[in-house]
Amino acid sequence: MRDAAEALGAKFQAWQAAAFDETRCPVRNLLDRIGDRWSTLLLANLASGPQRFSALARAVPDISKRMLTQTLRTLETDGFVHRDVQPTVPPSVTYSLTPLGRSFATPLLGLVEWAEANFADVCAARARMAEAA
Amino acid sequence: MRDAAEALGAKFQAWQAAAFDETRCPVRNLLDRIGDRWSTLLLANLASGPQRFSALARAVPDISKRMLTQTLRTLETDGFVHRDVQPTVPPSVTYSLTPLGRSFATPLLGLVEWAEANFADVCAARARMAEAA
DNA sequence: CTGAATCCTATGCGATACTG
DNA sequence: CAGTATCGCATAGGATTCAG
Repeated sequence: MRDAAEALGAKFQAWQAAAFDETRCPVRNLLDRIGDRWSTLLLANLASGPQRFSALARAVPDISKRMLTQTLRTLETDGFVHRDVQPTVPPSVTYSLTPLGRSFATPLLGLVEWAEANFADVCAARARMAEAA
Repeated sequence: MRDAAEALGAKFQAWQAAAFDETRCPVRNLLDRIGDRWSTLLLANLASGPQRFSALARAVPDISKRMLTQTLRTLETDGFVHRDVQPTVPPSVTYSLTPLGRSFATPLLGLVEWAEANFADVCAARARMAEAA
């Protein structure tokens, strides 16, 4: 197969010739959603199984309740997670990945693995630039 | 091989037990950088070959000069792109992917392909939620 | 042509307090 | 427990102008 960079480049050249409208471009649309600080973290945590609201809050200690709710709502409307409310007292709400959400684990895992493998190189590059300045 | 969601979940469970410090977590660090509106777009455009500043500005019509410069600088300090300045008059600056930047094309392509393949499903989910409200 | 500098606005996000 | 409502700040990022 061709080099990934070539394939990626070709793809974008084809796009910008035709429809580069940000509302229609799937990639820009996706990145505008899951490109925030929390979406990917929550998806990664939900990948290990359904979790309750408070469990997610503990798993991602530095998220506020506000952002946890908001991010989960966005992920729900985009079809990544399913929200299951048990009408008990006190209420119990369980979040889980939908099939769509699970399928997203594949590209996300690719990103995570790249980050792990190349983080040292990125840090080295930063150190070089810092020293040059 | 195991399911990607399982692998992703296991990875994050192992992490949050140990070092979930955002300054050290490679994934959070990476996403804080290329999770913005422009980084991935520029990387994708550079994937098709070296480009000059003005060519990139044309390729991504809705980026301001300010953000184009700033984003390219960040990508440069992180070792994704190389900046080649020709000291002519007027100056000519060419940006190209480093080997690190090229290697990132692989996971990015995975993300792009997922977005293309599943965008319709995401839109359908949004439509369902909009109608339910 | 490739920026740097300045100004301004929009909004992401945290903190806190309240509710069923 | 699982939110909602309100406030306020810090930052992303556009528009414009200046410079080498």
